[in-house]
Amino acid sequence: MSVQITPAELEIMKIIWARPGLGASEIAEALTDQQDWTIKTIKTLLTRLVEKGALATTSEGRRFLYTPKIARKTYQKTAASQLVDRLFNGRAAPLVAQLADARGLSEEDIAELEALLGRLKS
Amino acid sequence: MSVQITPAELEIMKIIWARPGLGASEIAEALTDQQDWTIKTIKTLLTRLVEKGALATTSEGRRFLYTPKIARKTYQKTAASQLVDRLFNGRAAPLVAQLADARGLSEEDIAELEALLGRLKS
DNA sequence: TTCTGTTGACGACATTTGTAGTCGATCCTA
DNA sequence: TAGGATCGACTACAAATGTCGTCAACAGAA
Repeated sequence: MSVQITPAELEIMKIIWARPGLGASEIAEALTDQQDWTIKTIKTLLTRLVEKGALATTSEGRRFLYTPKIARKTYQKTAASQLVDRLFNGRAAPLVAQLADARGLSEEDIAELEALLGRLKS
Repeated sequence: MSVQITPAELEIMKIIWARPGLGASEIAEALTDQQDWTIKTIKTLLTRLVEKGALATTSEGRRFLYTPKIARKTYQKTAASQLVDRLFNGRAAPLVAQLADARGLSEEDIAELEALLGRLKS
C-alpha cells in the first residue's frame, strides 16, 4: 500500500511540494489564506506525515525543515489511478467525459490533450 | 457539501447502481466475490448510506429494497472534480497525462478521447 | 540574567469509519 | 405450533482523522 494521505494532510503536502524545506511556522504562514488552523494543528499533521513516511525532516538548530519524501507526481498518479479504478472501471475516457460535462474543459486542456493523444499514437 | 461516501460504502453503492432495488441479503450475495463482509457489516453500511441520503428504501414485506438517491454519474462528476481541484489545480490534461504515464491508455480510451475532443471543438 | 516566545514531544478528545454483536419481532419449516 | 432463521433498530468498539492543549527545553530580548 502506498502511503495514505488524508485531505487535511494533503494541504500541508501541497505547500511543501511547492516550496520544499520550510519549517512549521513558515508552513503555517503559507496556509493562513486557505486554512484556519492553529500552529498546533499544523504541527500534528506534520508529525503524522513524517510518521507515515510522506515527509522527511532536517534539523536546523532546534527546529525541523520538512521536505517531501513522496513526489507530487507519484502521489498524483496513485490518486488518479485509484479514482479511475474505483469509480470508472479503470477507464480514462469516461472520467474525462464526466469532467467535461461537469465543468467543461479549457482551451488549454483541449490543446494539451490533443498533443498527448498525438504523442501516444505515434 | 455533497454527500460524502466512504470507500466501503462505495462498494455498496456500486452494487446498487448496477442493480437498483436489491435487498440487503442480495447485496451481500453480490458482494461475496469482492468483499469479505458479514451481512451485519453490510446492513450497517446500508443504514449509514440511507442516513446520508445516498440511498432510498422501499418496504417490501418486512424488508427494505434499496435504490440510489444519488446517481452514479452525479457522484462520478463530484469525485472527479474534487480530485482535479485538490491535486491538479483544476486542470484535466495533467490528470490524463499522469494516468497515461502511470498505466497507459487503452486503444479504446484513446479513440474515445479523440471523439470527445472532436465534439468539444465543434 | 530574567522573562517571554517558540519548538518538538506527548497527550487529549470528539467524530468518522470499518467491522461486528445484541435484541425483539416476524416468518418459515418441520 | 414450536423452534430456528431473518429483519431492521440499536449498540459496541478500535483505528483513523481533525483539531487542539500541556510541557519541558531553549533562544532571543530587555
